[in-house]
Amino acid sequence: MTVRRGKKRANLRDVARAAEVSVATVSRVLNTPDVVQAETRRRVEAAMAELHFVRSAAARAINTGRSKILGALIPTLDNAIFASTIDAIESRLGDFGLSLVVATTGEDPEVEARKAQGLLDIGVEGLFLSGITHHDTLHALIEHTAVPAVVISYYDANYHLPTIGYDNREAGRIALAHLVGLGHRRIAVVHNPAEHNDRTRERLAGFESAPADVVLTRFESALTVAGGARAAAMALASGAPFDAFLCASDVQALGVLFELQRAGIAVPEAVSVMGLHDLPSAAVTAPRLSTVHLPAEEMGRRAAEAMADWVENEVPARPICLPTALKIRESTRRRGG
Amino acid sequence: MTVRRGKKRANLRDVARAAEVSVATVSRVLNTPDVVQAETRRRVEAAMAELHFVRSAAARAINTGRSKILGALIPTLDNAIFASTIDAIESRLGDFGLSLVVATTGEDPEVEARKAQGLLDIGVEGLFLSGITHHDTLHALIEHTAVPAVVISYYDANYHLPTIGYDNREAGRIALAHLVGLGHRRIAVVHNPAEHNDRTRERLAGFESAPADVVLTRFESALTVAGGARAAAMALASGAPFDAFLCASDVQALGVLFELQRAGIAVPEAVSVMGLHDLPSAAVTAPRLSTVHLPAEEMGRRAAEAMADWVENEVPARPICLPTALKIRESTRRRGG
DNA sequence: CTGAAAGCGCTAACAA
DNA sequence: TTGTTAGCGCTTTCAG
Repeated sequence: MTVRRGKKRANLRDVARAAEVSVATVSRVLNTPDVVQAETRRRVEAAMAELHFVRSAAARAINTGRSKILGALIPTLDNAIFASTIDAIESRLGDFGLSLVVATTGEDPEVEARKAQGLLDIGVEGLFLSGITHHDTLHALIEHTAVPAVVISYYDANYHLPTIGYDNREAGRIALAHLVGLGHRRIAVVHNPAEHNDRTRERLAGFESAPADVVLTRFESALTVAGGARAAAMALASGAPFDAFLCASDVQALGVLFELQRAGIAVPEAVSVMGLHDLPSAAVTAPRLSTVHLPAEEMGRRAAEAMADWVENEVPARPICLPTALKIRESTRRRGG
Repeated sequence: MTVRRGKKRANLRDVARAAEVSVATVSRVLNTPDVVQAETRRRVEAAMAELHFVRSAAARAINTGRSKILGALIPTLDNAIFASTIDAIESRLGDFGLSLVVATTGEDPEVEARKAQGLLDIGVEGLFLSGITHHDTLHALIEHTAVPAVVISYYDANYHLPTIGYDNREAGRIALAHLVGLGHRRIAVVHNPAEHNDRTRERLAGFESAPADVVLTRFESALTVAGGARAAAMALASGAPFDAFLCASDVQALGVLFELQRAGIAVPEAVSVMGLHDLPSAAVTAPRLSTVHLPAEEMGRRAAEAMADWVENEVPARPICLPTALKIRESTRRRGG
């Protein structure tokens, strides 16, 4: 028995009856209005309005095979890092009449696989994934269902799924090079756990491009402002003298900035701090944060466009590598300068 | 003609054929497994696995009248304020087998109404709204479709929709009282545009509870860290001497903190800074931010539970007022103390 | 415990 | 331009 709450909804047949036309005609004014005579259409529209007709998405989906819903699997929403990308995806998708349901994975591949199944269960037509590290089950699922899937926040033209993102390793290299170019040799690297996070892994790999006389010391902690602060505290407590802090993400860099200020260490006079991402707030910290810009918004937009083209016109997405850019602001300075 | 990409998906009938049972039996192992004989069930499950069967959400929805999808309309995702609430909603909803699609409105009632229509079009069973200020069209839509809707981030037991949130005015009062209790009399109020934002309006109303000898000067700017910084710069540029900055939101308070540091004004020695929200990062700023805690996560959880109960058991949500709490940290201090 | 069959609301041939 | 009708994939009586 169909569950009904309140006054039952009007359906196509009800509208057809009220407008004294066939259901096909009603369907037409819904889908191809221009093919219906103006007067007829007017009557139908009046009937729809009066009955507060809302077409059943399910019924349409079952006929067209299209749900018009896409799914995104992201580590977390509770963090500025993905927010703007998701925001951009959602908003661009809207231009194509597509909706987005987002599922958070907490960076756990198993949870991710489970949530992916859940998304497919509710009928999403395509999936946005973060990075290229996934559970086998997810890969199998994508293969079997042949569901369009695009990877964001990462670029690897050879990956078996199209990646639309940026070169994290290169971004890491740029950040490191900036610091090295400034004469810094003893660098504290602040990063989040890389175990299930290939973006972080790549950035760290980029950091490793350092010349032999540069010594990098890693401090790992959570991908939060508090995590960054904790890592900085650890670095300070280690007693080792550092010229600079190189952060794998702006979020952590904010924490580093706060902790250094708390410790009375002047940035950039005593130590430089380098971020990576260029969050909106990076431009207004004190001092303003030098960082590497990651085109999060454009990435979201491009990913949405590619996905729309895929589900609407069956043209599979192709890899896109977006450029990153060094943003030199105030938190970095020549050593001893 | 049904659109099919790649190898066509197996359906119930295919599974039934493979397992040599009827479609009804397959449907049963899907929905009421315990009513099917163990051996039969095993055969069916094997067939489903082999065919990589994924049931059609649309077909189920059309029969049960349930899409298992809910919609959330929020101003923006690109801001820590809503992220943790949405995160909590999504995660709690998951426990009930419900999904969430989020739509951002940019704080524009018209956009909100349009997106609400879009959500209904894709078949959401319920709506989460932010605050009580909405376009008439939206109100009408909710009334006509009788779709379950709950308001979050706001509390008003008399509103025509159930509100699950906190008392913004009271939170504002608490923040103001803290500052006044510390002896501050010349207070710069930093806030975002309140035109379409009733939460902000209420908080400002709470600020107005100040005694007669307290003078409040308002500085309005965007609800971002940069906006907060800009507001602080304006306050400083005004030349007026302030004892304290009272911010309608932590996000802006962060900007204020940065701007004051940039201006070389010591917090809390020279001026106190008070936030409102208690974002995770508020506890690690330098100095740590005094603020009023808003139970964003619990609110999300409770709203999700209420909504689940509504759509699953038809019990309408009831208003819930969650307590706020003063968090005294380091950014506020007795005047001249 | 299992099967047959009638829909759910809509789309899309095909006819008229 | 409009109507008739056969499904889409699944759930759910109702029989057996």
